[in-house]
Amino acid sequence: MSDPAPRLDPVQLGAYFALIEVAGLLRHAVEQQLREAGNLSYVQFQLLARLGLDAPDGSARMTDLADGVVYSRSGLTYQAGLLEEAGLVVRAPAADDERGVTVTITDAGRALLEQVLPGHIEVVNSLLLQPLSPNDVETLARLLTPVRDHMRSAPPRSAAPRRRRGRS
Amino acid sequence: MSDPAPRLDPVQLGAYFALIEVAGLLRHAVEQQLREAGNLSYVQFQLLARLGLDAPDGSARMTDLADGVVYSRSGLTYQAGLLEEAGLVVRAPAADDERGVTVTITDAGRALLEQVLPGHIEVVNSLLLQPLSPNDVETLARLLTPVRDHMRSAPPRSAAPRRRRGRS
DNA sequence: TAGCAGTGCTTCAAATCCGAAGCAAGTAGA
DNA sequence: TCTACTTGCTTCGGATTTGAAGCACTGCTA
Repeated sequence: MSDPAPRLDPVQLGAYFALIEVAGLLRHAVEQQLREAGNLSYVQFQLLARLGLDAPDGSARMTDLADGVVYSRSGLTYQAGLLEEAGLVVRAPAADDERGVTVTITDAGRALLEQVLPGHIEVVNSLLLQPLSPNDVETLARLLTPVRDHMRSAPPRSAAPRRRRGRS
Repeated sequence: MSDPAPRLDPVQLGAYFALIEVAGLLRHAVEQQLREAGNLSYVQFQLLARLGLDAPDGSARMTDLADGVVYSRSGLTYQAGLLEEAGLVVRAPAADDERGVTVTITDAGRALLEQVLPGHIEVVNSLLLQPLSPNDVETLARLLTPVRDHMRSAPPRSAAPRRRRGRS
């Protein structure tokens, strides 16, 4: 009974809702562009981008990929399967750990990534960046980066070992 | 076109990726809380919130809801069906337009919304707002709001209204 | 070495999601 | 009024997503 008034300022609410909606709309638009340009889903693009742009040798373990992209393990397996079927990546058992799987981008994967990237960037530019000044963009990055780090470190699951719910 | 090499600054990329990841993680966390607190999906919660908090008389047309929430029409039909089945909303033909459908939140829906809201706000607070100063939050809202408006007004996805019959 | 818990990924069944097609009601132009 | 087009929503089929359960390999401990 002593719950402090769980309220949010209009400003806080505005930031929260705007964030969710902007991300949703942006993701939607990008997803459509990717579908048309290279028949890729957003997740597939993220995986290719992570392998082709971030990873130095073009490969990474499944778990690292799943952590980078906000995604379930089983979903990652599914998408990696699709990508492999399309010849864009290759899966092989990890060298040092036999139960791990290393995903590696192929030349075809890199080619598709290059093919899709310009349109992708254009969408991001025209939708997200255009109404912002360069200074605004920098501010946005400076504000969101610590939030991301905070979220990454926050335990999403075992955060509430407080009450028990009898329903399942 | 005249875009030579559409590249993005590291800063721009950082803002873009941080935005997507923050929204994804936040949505994930919120979704989990809502599922536990009231067995609601995020979309269902958004619909209830829009009806119970924003709408003056607790009702809205399907299309307005779909526009507010970033969602497909058919998905909205599905979710509205689930909500109606659970007794949280009621659907009825619109008064002025016979083909429209008006969705109205029920008392049970309002009750569930109240029940779920505190935890929801707590999650948003602890994940999104905590690492930001009040001033930061205000800045964030000020930056994102025009972006949202810009995206709403220029969606290329609905640029092609509907295909003619017999043409392909 | 055996036993056992932990980790990494996949499989499985079920839920959810979307686009296209379809249906019904409104609207404009003859 | 009639006809064609538009709009609002639902239905349908198929693709995607998820948590739980399962399988295989590691690492720890005795």
